[in-house]
Amino acid sequence: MTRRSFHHQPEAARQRDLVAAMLDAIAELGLQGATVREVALRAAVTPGLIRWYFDSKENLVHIAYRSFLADMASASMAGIGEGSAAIRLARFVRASFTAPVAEGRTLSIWAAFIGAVNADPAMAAIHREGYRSWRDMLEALIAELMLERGLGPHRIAVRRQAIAINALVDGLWLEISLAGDDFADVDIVRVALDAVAAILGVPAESLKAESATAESPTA
Amino acid sequence: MTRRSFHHQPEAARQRDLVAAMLDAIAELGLQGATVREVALRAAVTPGLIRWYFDSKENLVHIAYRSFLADMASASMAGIGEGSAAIRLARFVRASFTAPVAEGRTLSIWAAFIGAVNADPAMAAIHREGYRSWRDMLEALIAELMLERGLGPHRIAVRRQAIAINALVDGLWLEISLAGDDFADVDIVRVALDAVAAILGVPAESLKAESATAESPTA
DNA sequence: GCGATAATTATTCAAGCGTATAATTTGCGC
DNA sequence: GCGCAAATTATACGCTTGAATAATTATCGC
Repeated sequence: MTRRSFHHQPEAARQRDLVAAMLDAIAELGLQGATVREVALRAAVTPGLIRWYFDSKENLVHIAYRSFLADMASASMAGIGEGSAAIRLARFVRASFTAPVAEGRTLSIWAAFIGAVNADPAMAAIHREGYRSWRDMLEALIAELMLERGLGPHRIAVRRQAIAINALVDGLWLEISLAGDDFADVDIVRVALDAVAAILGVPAESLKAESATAESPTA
Repeated sequence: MTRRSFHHQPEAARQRDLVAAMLDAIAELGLQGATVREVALRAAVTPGLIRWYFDSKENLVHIAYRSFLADMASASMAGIGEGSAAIRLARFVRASFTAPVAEGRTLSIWAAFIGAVNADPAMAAIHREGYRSWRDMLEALIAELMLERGLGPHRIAVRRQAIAINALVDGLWLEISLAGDDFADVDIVRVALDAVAAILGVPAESLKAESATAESPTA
């Protein structure tokens, strides 16, 4: 009856590990399969420790969702760099449909959480909070783009366009994530860029030219 | 110890009732809350009966999802009626964002299922099957619209446009369903119609004019 | 109306879940 | 090095779940 040997970890690192293990479990097994025991197994830790750091499983799920949305947002905005609003918008759209954002694991987690938001008010609050930063940035970018092109940015119109583009991105994520190989032969980045340009009423070329990811200044 | 009284039901009716009870439970409690006992309670029936009609809970969930997607598709297409492709497309979009499609209950169920598709291959198959009819109809409508306007319909372009519009609709459903009252002051039908027109490269007016729901020929 | 069969209820089971708590080990201050 | 607090493991509990089975009732052909 010898116990498992272990070593202490700084609080921040352990919490990070447990959140990561939870997200891994969700990616592979869905929310239903992400049990306390499964997460503990993946973190090479005993179930009890999860309740030492997080008071309940529910709490861990909430923290994991907040962390996930923040990571996703920063990944989308990381490579935007400098340049005209058109160029930055194009880079943003492109980043939204290439790794690490638009890859299997990420979208699986995203879709799994989506299904739980409606039934849990706390999740709904986290969701709204996480999406606000996203949409705010989109609105700012659109307004700037309108100014660049000499079109006075009508506030309400900008809001509508941001909503449509936001929806387009979410919907494409859904389709990529759920539709299997149905889109194997489709250039999703192009579909997205064309649709965004159309929604904004600017020529498609203005988003296509030089939309490659900028040198990221962060490590 | 007197037993509950009961009376026999034709197989089809009972199955319909149980599926409806399952969908109700999912709408209010999410997939996690839709237990066999909860569904039985809502159908005013004992849990055992669920396994008499459906071999397992999983099976009932699958059948409920298939039924739900079919209902949603037919509700979207019900009021399309006759007329030019532009008018029918406009009616279709409008129907997608008014009751019974775009109401709380429907979208809650839709979102709950979305979260379960990734973790269950059988659900994924049902999902793809259900979405195919949807996208096929959209592609046909777009192709017809292009002919109407004298633009030779490029097959690949039509496919891309259908994907984008499909994504837009899904994404708007998501936002309506999850974003609470953030869109209370936004005319979603207009956002959708404008974006669809833009994606197709047709004037917004061509979809706006006379897009009211046609007299539905069905009961 | 009677008997057979299908439909329904009642009861039970084993497994897995989140949680609680007690025992033990680690690491740090001194 | 030593003692004490913090971190971690081990064990157990109560509850809920989906499922299985046995008991009972309704219905329909005759």
